[in-house]
Amino acid sequence: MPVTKHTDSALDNHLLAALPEEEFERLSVDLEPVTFALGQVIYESGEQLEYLYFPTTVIISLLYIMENGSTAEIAMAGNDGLVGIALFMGGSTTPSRAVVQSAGNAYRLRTKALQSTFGRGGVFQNILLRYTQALMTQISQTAVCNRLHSVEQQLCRWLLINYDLLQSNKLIMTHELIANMLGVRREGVSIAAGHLQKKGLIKYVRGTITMLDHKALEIAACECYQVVKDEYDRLLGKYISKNR
Amino acid sequence: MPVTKHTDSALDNHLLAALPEEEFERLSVDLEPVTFALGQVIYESGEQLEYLYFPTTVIISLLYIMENGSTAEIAMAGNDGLVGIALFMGGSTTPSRAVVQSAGNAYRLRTKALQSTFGRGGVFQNILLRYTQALMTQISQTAVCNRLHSVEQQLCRWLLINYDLLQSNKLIMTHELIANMLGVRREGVSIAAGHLQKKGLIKYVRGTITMLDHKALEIAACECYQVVKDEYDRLLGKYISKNR
DNA sequence: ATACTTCCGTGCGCAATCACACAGATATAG
DNA sequence: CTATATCTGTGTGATTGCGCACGGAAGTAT
Repeated sequence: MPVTKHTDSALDNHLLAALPEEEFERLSVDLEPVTFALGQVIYESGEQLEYLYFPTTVIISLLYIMENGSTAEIAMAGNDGLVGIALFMGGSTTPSRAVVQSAGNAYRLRTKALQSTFGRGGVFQNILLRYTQALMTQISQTAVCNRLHSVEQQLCRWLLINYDLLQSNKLIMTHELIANMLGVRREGVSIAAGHLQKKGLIKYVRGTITMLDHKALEIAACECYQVVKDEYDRLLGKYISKNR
Repeated sequence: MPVTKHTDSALDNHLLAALPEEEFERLSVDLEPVTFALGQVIYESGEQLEYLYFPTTVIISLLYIMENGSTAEIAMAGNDGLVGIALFMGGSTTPSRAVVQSAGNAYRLRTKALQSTFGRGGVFQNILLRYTQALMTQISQTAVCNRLHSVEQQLCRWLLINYDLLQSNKLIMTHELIANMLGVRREGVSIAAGHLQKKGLIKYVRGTITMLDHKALEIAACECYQVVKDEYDRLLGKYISKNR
C-alpha cells in the first residue's frame, strides 16, 4: 500500500476536530497522513487491522461479500466518522470489507497509540463510542431499508448520503458500482436512475451522476435517510458544533 | 411495569458468568431480578433507558418500527447477551424498540452503577464492548440477509437463533408474529413454514412450532446464521468457555 | 353446546426484482 | 483514426413477494 502524504488538516475530520485541544495535541503526534485511490481495499473481511483511519476527504464503504460473490453495503464513512471500530471494540477485525468509494485523504493512528489513548477514557473514548452507536443506527436502518423500501428510494438515500460526505453534487460512479453497493442488479439501478433523471432530480452520463434537486431527492428517498442523520446529530452534534 | 422476583442465578447470563469473580462480586450487589411477560415493551424507540438488562431466560427482540407501521427485527438477545447498549455507548437511547419475544427472567443494573463500573475499564468494559461488536455483526448480517435471501432461508435462520437462545425445540409463536419480526407478510411465512413442514424439518399447529431436524434446518438456512454464530464465538468464546 | 375469536391455508391479480441477452453509445488505448 | 473496452438502454420471461379476500379448523368464552 503506497503511502502518499497530503496536506489536509487532521481537523478536517469532524471527530478529531471535536476533541479538546489537550487531547488532540497528545494524539496528533501519532497521526499519519495517507492517501487512498478509488477501489483500494483498506481491509479485508477477517483481516487483522493495524490502523484506525480518520477520513478527511476519502469516502469508505463497508461491504459484506457473500459466499456466492454478491455484495451489499452496510454503511459508509467519511470525514464525519472513522474506520476500524473493531480495534477499540476488542475484536481486531470484522467480517466486512472496507473499500474506497471516493478517492481522497485520511489520517491513520496505529493500534497501540489508539488503544492506550482509548483506555484513558476521556472525550476521545466518549466520541469513539458515540460514533459507534451512530454507525449501528446506520447499519440498522440499512437492514430495515433493505427489507421494506424500493430500489429507487434506496438510490435517493444513497445519493444524499454521498452528497453529505462529499459536499459535491457530482459523483463519479457507474450504475454497476452503485448496484454492488445497494446489493441489487445493475439494470435495476439503471431503471431507477433513468426514472429520477426523467423527473429532473438528477442527470448522468457514463459514470458521473449529478444531483440537481436535493429537496426533491429527500422527498423521493425513504425516511431512513433523515432518521440516521438526526441520530448522528443527536449523538455527536454537541461535539461537532462546539469546535467549528 | 410489575417487578416480580425470580430465583435464576445471575450466572445464567453468559456475559455475567464470564466476569472474574472479583468484578462479579462488586457488581452483583446492584443486580436486581426481574421477570418479563410475552409482548412486554422493555423500551420504546427514543425512550430514555434506566437499566441495562442481562437476560437469563427471557428473549428480547430489537425492532424497528417504520412510519407506515411495518416492523422489522434487527437483532435478538437472550442469555448470551444484554439489552441497553446505548447506556454505555453514550447515547442513552436508540431508535429501536425492545420487545419480549419469549417470557422469562433477567437481571437489571441501574444506569449509575453500570456507568461507574464501565468507566473502570477491566474485563467488564471489555466484555460489554466485545458483545456490542458481536451485536453489530448480527445487525449487519441481518441487513445483507434482508437484501439477498429468501423468506424461507430467513425463517430457518430465525428458528435456529431461537433454538440457541431458548434451548428448546418448541416455540410459542404464530406465523403472524414471525412475519412481523422478519418484516414480511403473514402469508409468506405460512407458505415457507408449510414448505418446511412438508420436508419434515419442522411441524406446527396453531401458534407452536417444533423443530424436528436441526442439521437440515442449517442446510436450508442461509450462511448468515453460521457467520454470526462464529463471530460471537470468536469475540466472546474465550470468556464464555473459561467460566463454564 | 353455541358463538366467537384466533390461526392457518389458499387463490388471484399486481408490482418489483431477477436472470439473461444484446445493441447502441461513448470513452480510451494503441 | 481505429479497435477495444466500458457504460447504459431495453426486452423477455421467470420468480418472489405483496395486498386482498375468504374459508375452514382449532381453541375460548358464555
